[in-house]
Amino acid sequence: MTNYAELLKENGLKATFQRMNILEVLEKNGHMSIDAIYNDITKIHPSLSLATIYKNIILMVEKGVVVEVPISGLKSKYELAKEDHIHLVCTECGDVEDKPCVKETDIVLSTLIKKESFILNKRQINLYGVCKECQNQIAS
Amino acid sequence: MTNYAELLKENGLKATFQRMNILEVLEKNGHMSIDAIYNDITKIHPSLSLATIYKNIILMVEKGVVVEVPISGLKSKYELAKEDHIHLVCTECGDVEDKPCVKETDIVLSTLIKKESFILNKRQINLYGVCKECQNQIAS
DNA sequence: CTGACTGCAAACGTTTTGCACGGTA
DNA sequence: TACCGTGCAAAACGTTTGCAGTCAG
Repeated sequence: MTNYAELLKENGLKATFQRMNILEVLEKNGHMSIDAIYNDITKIHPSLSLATIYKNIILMVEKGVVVEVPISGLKSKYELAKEDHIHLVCTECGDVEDKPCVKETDIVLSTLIKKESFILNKRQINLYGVCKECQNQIAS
Repeated sequence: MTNYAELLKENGLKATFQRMNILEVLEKNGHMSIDAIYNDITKIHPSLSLATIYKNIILMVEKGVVVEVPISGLKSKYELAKEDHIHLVCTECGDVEDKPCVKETDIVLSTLIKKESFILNKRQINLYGVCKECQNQIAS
């Protein structure tokens, strides 16, 4: 998916330059905090305002184009909406890596919930630890 | 566990009145945001300051006595540290309910990670949906 | 052309800090 | 008693808002 204009229009949003920029850096970098998005975009387009990023992130989360990833001890990050997956969060560098969701886990969670009177809409699995790069850094 | 004084001392923290109050309301209510804790405690002890709650929550999270529960679209909540479990988050009322962790899920996640060079320290599973009470409210 | 979107700057709420005082061990 | 912890008020920070001008459709 690189057609951000269409993605936006499908969701009832005008395809502005600013929005496409946000989607672009999110796709490039995976998971970003608000100010990481801001810093990245303003390198190239210094006139973009932080307020615009806030307004659009809120809007695109509402429309389901973008998803919030809340993380213990850090500010929330945001990513493009895609199939369910697991987040590996490095507590050293703060980076987040995606892992495809495991089918067994999915099934177990769904059946667990079926016993409850709980309408399940969204899963969110975060695993916290130390990534390979940080392990090497620490070792050396 | 109702011996908060001992719990605090075991973790190198003085057993002050304020800290024991925080632990008490957390045990009573399960999951609370900072200002919910504040509102609850000041009903009975109006002199307790918000700054003290912030300072102590940060401290007790560092010491592992309390755990942060970050939630999409809401401020983080905090709970007493206990065995791993799953959070059912109601997107209508914001309430969080605990479910015991499922052994199969645990195993699947652990083996998934073993393939990676990732040192796993903490799991966090949030399931978002609508709780029974809110379903009834909506139906009526 | 029109309504939606942007940028700016001000307002707001939340979290953090510094310091003098008070309480735990 | 010594030191850590508290409360207060101010400061810092992140986020939201209002408005006048601009742009996508």
